[in-house]
Amino acid sequence: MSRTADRSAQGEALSRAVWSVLAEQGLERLTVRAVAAAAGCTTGLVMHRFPNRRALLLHARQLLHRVTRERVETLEAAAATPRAALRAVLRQGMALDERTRQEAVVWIGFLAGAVADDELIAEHRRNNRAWRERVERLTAAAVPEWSAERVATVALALIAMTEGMAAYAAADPGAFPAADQERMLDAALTAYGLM
Amino acid sequence: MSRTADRSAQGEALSRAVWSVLAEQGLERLTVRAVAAAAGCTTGLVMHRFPNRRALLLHARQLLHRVTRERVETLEAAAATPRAALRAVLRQGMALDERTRQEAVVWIGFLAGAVADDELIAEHRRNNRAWRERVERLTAAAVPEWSAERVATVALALIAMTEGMAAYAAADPGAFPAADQERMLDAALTAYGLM
DNA sequence: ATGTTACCGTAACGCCTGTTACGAATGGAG
DNA sequence: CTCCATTCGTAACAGGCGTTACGGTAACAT
Repeated sequence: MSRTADRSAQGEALSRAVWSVLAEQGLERLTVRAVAAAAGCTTGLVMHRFPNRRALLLHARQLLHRVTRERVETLEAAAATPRAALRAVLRQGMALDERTRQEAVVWIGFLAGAVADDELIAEHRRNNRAWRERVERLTAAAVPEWSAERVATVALALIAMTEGMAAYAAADPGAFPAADQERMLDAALTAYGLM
Repeated sequence: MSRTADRSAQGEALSRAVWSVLAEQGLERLTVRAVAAAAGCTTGLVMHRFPNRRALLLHARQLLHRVTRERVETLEAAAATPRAALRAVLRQGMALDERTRQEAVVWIGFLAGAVADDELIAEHRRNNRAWRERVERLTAAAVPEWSAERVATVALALIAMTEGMAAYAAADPGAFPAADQERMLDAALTAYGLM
């Protein structure tokens, strides 16, 4: 038992290490040795958990997908109305605090690393399409009278806006405070008749 | 004269090489040797033009800034109304064709490379702030009756949306055809009362 | 024509990278 | 207690990287 507990604990420590290196030092310094140093272990352990370096990136992206999925599902369940759910889900996609800012950096880092890598870009597309469908579903629930095309167009505008906002704020948090981001989101939802 | 002509021609060839390597092969493969190979020269020439590798990234970003600035200034000058100018300028910020798609990839690549690099991130912020101010100015011209705060909020929503759209489309052009991007932009402009 | 200067290709250096192979240690099974 | 399997650290490898130094060459000035 202590064996498997240690193993899963090591797994989490390693995940955090991959995450933090990618978020704090960037894609180019995401090396096996840097991850090992951040996790407080050696390269041997890292290479035992991951077949190669690309798997580090892939793991970071899958972790991002899992974390955001769990968070938005919680937010969805706790929301009083479909419109509140939509707003809460979109809100967490921006870079409002250090945690979400790091998530945005990881998103960008993976995207940059996935250029010219079919397998990684496929993962990216899969996750983005799932995200898009989720927001379309929430939008449709918020305004059932809208046509499918209207839903798709507005949902696209919303995910593009929040993702772009996350990218901007990730690189320049001082210029894009959380209050401004929220004001922008509310202005958009109001303009589309979603508030 | 032939000397300086050759020199500037070499400069352009080198710029194109940096650009294409970053856009097609990604940040991690943006090496001095790859750029030299793409430019059809040797590493010696590259290192004579650029002090170090970071300068390659910086050059790509500055080139992106210059290209987009010239393009939007042309569009602005040719636009019949302030609203048309705003739309045209925002439109070119998305990834509508192969050219703009590559620009989006370069934008992402530089951003990912600028993490943990103060000098590069400073350049990124400078350019982004100039872009933001331009769109704010165009927005204010389109609706003079708006307050400065309203202008800032809507302009932020617009640049975030187009930048996010560019990032999405850069990674998955098939899922985000140009027509969908334009429809999204028009829907947003309509919703904000800008069309 | 000759000296000078700027330009750029060649080749090498040291470093860091991903990856592999092997040995030590650890924990469970008989 | 012994054996075995698994886990992980150590150390090394080959290769690619950024960067530097040097030599040759081509253009300009005198």
